[in-house]
Amino acid sequence: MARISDVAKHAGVSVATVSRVLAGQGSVSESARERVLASVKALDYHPDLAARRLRSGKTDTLGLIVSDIRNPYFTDVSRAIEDVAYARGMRVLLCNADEDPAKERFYLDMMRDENVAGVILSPTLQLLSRFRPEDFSFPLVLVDRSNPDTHADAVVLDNPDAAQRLARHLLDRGCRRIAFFYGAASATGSQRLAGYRSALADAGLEPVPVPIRPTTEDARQALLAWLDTQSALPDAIVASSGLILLGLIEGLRERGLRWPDDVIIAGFDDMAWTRITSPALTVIAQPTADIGRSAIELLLARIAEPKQAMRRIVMRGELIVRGSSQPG
Amino acid sequence: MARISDVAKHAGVSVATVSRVLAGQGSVSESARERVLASVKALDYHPDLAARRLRSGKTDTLGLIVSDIRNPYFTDVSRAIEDVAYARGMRVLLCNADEDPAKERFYLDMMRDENVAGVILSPTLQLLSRFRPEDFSFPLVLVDRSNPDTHADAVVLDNPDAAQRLARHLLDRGCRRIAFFYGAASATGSQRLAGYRSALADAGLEPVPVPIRPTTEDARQALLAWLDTQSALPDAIVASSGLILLGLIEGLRERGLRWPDDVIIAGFDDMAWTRITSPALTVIAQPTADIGRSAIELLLARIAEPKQAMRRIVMRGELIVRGSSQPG
DNA sequence: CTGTTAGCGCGTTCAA
DNA sequence: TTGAACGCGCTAACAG
Repeated sequence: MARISDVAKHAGVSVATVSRVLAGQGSVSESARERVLASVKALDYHPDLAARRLRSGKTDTLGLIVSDIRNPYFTDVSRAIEDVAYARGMRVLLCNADEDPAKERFYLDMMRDENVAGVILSPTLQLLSRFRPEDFSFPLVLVDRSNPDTHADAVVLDNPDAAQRLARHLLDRGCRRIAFFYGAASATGSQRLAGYRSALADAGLEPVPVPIRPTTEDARQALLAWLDTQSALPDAIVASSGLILLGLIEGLRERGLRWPDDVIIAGFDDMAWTRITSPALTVIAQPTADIGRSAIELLLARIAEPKQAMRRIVMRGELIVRGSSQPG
Repeated sequence: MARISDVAKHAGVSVATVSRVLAGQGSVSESARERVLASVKALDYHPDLAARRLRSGKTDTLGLIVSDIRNPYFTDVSRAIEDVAYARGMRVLLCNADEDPAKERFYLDMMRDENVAGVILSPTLQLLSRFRPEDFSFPLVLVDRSNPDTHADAVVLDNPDAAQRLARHLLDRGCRRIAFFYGAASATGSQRLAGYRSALADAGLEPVPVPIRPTTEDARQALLAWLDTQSALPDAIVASSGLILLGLIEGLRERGLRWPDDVIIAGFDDMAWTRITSPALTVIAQPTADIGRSAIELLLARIAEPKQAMRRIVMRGELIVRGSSQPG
C-alpha cells in the first residue's frame, strides 16, 4: 500500500502539498496539483482511513440500529437510508438490536466507540421510556418509535391518526365489534391502540383490545387462543403491524375462516404479500422510503448544525382499501 | 473522553501496563491489574478504535455486501451473520449493491479503504464471471452465487440438484409442459435452469424456459405477456426465486387463474407468505440461517488461516410440498 | 513484572 | 505557494 509520503516523493512535493490537494483546500499551484493527482493515480494511493480519523477526530460513518432486520418495514427504511448515504459516499454501520435492550445497549456503546458521526435508531420501549438526550455522545435520530414528549429528533408515522382512520373505515362498513391485536410492549402498538380506542369511543362502542407479543408466530397463536374464548366471531379484526397481520391471516386460514365474509380483516403495513391474498388486504401503508430519507436528512442536518431545535417529523399513513374490508 | 494516559496516571502505572491489562496479554501483577480495571471504570475509559487500528493495522469489522437488502433471503442470511458477529463483538458493515456492478465496485473499494478484516459478498454476475482472487486485498467469502470453478471460498445452495428435484416432483405429479421463469442475468438462475432442464431431458420433455429480470414486478409483467403468447396454459409454472414467485402469483391472480386446478405453481424460497396463499405453495426452502452462519465461519477461518485451501460449502435445498402442486 | 519510547499515516500549524 | 515538524491515541519492542 502506498503512503502519502510515497505520493509526495513520486510527485516531487511534500506530504503537506499532497494533503492539501486531496482535501481540496489551501492554495496549491496548478502544476503541483496535476503532478500530485497523477502520482495518486500512478501509485493507486488510497488514504488510510484509520489515520485520517485519528488525526481529524471525525468519521463519515453513520450508525443504524433497527429492531428487526427481517421486518420489511425496517429493510425498506434501511434501503432508503443506505441510498442517501451511498450518494454522499458515507458508510452505514447497520445493526440489529432484535428488540433486545441488552443488544441495543451493546450497539449504542459500539457506536460511541466507533465515533460515528451520528446514529439512527428505532428504540426499544425500555430505552424510549427512559430516554435522555444527554445519555448520547453523538447526534441521534429516532425512527418509527418516539413519543410526542421525547426530546429527540424523530421521524414517525402519525399512529393515532392512522389507526383511527382505519377503525373509522371499518365502522363505516358497518362493523361494530372490532378486535385489535397489538404489540403491548411497543410504542407504536400503544399509539395505534389509542387511535383505535378513540374511533370506537366516538361511535359509542366498546373496544376489544388484545395485547400480544408483536411477532407473526405469537399473533397466530394468540388469535387461535383468543377465538377459543369467544362465543361468536367479531365483525372485524385489526392488526397493529404487518408481522401481526400475517400471523392473523395464518390463524384464520388454519380455522378455515374467510374474509371478508366470516370476518373482516385489516391492518398496518402495505407488505408485498397483502396483495395476493383472496381477497387482498385493506391496510395502512407507511411511506417507508420517505421515512428513511427524512431520517438521514434530519441526522445530517443535526450533524451540520448541532444546536438547532429538535425536530419531529410526523408522516401520514395512507389507507388502502382492498377486498378484505368490503363485505358483500 | 479519557485517554489511556489518564487511566495510567489514575492507576499509578504506565500506559504500557494499561495496554497490557486491556489486551489481556503480557504479564501484569494482580494488584496492578486491579488498579487499572478500577481506573478504567472510574474514568469510564473507552479505547479509541481509530488509534488502535492505525497502530495495529487490524480491524474487527467485517463487510457484508448483499445484492438486495429487501430480499428476505438476504435479510435472513444477514441476520445469521450478524448474530455470529455480535457474539464475537465484531462489527458488520452492511451494504446494498442493488445488483449494480458500479455500486458493488464502490462498496468493494470502501471495504479496502476501511481495511476490514474480511468481506462476505453475493456478487453480481459481471463480477463473478471475471472473478480473480488476486483482485481482492482482503479475505473474501462468496455467498449465494458462485460457480464450481470460481476460485473462492463460497457458501451456496446446490441449485441444479434443488431445481431438478422440484421439477421431478412436478413430473411425478403428471405435469408435462412445465414453464420455468428465471433470472437470466444471475448465476443462481442459470444453475437452477440447468437442473430443471436436466430433469425434463431425463423425462424426454421439452423445456419451456422464460428468462426475465428477477424482480417481482418484472415477473408479474412477464407472466402476463407470456400468457398472451400461449394458446393453452402449461401444466405447471416454476419460479427460480421467491421474488419471482410472488410476481407470478400476482399475475395469476390478475388473470383470475387458480392453482393447482388451472395451473400448478411452485418455486424457490420458503418465504413467510407462501403459507397463506390458497392453497399454500410448494417450494424449495433454503437453509438461510445455516448459509449465513457457514459464511461467516468460513470467513473467520480464512482470516485466522489465510493459506488454507479454498472451501466451497454446498447446501441442500429442502423440497416442501404443499397444496399448489397437489392437483385434484 | 514494569516503564520508556518509537512509530502507525495523516492533517495542520508555523515559517519561509 | 510550499515544506518541516508535531501530535492524534495507541501498541509493541526493548530495556530495566
